[in-house]
Amino acid sequence: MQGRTYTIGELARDTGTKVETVRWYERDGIMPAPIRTAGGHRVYTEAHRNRLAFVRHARELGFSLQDVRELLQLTDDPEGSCATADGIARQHLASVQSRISRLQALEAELTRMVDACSGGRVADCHVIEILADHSHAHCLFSDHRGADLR
Amino acid sequence: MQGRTYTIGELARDTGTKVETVRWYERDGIMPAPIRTAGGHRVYTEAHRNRLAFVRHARELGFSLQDVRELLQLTDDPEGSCATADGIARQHLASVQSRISRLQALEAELTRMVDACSGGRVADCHVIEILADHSHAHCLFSDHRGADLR
DNA sequence: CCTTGAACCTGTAGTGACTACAGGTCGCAT
DNA sequence: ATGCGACCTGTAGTCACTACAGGTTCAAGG
Repeated sequence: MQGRTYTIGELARDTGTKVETVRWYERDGIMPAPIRTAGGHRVYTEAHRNRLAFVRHARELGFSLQDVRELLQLTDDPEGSCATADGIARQHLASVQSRISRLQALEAELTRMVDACSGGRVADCHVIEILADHSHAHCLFSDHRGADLR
Repeated sequence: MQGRTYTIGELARDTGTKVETVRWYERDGIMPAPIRTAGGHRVYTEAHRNRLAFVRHARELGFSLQDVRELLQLTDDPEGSCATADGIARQHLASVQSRISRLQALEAELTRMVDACSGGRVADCHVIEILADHSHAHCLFSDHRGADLR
């Protein structure tokens, strides 16, 4: 007995992905090619749906497709040595933690902005001021320079 | 009296930008074209430096160039309403907050994985489940591990 | 069984925001 | 006057999609 199948449109709708993106993931190799109907339409399984959900969620959290490929490799070889896996996991943990702290700094900054700017004129608007203030930027992002934004 | 001037390299170094990016901003139109030396080298002023600092800071905070263009237009019209700037900032705040909380869930899970993983098998790791399940709460232990994907 | 139209197919080109050359020119210290 | 680093233009590449054009398939209604 096989579980339910999905058309590409159903898969896309189910995972909040665009149809084009699903096809792109296949061309990219991060999603395996599904079987086809006689007419050439893609037929997906639960396994595809889960893998795609994984990819999308990881992407939403700011992992690059390369990161995702690494994470997927872990799961594709579940009996494999833990040493590599542990290294990759540790690396991702570090990057997640750094991302969290940078986002928290940004959150504080944005909160300050929207608090300061409540319906006045632009002349009084602190959002603009804060963005123009270079020294402030320096203090916010002094560590881990050149890190990506997301 | 004119303030000091900058070469493109000085400007870039001063604002933490790459030289190519400065030129790209000019081609893009977000930075105005500076005057040139007889030999064609760009000569920037304080005004350029300030504008570039503004752009870079906004970009570091995750604003798109389109956002930046809007914000810059606001500064050119300082008696206008603050609502637009506030709206842009507020929208960003919401998305940043949601990203933080999802990353914190992932952090907990990665920590758990790193702890549990030392000596174990990858098969015991739950990160993948968490990532796959996030937006589809009832997806239990389904197989996304590539066994049956083709 | 036949039609219709939504959903699918392939392939290519465009997007945002850079980044990286290649191949040449300028400018300043020695 | 010469060396060489910083500059110039222009093009192509990157990442992760997104949008279209122009054609084909499938399922549901008649």
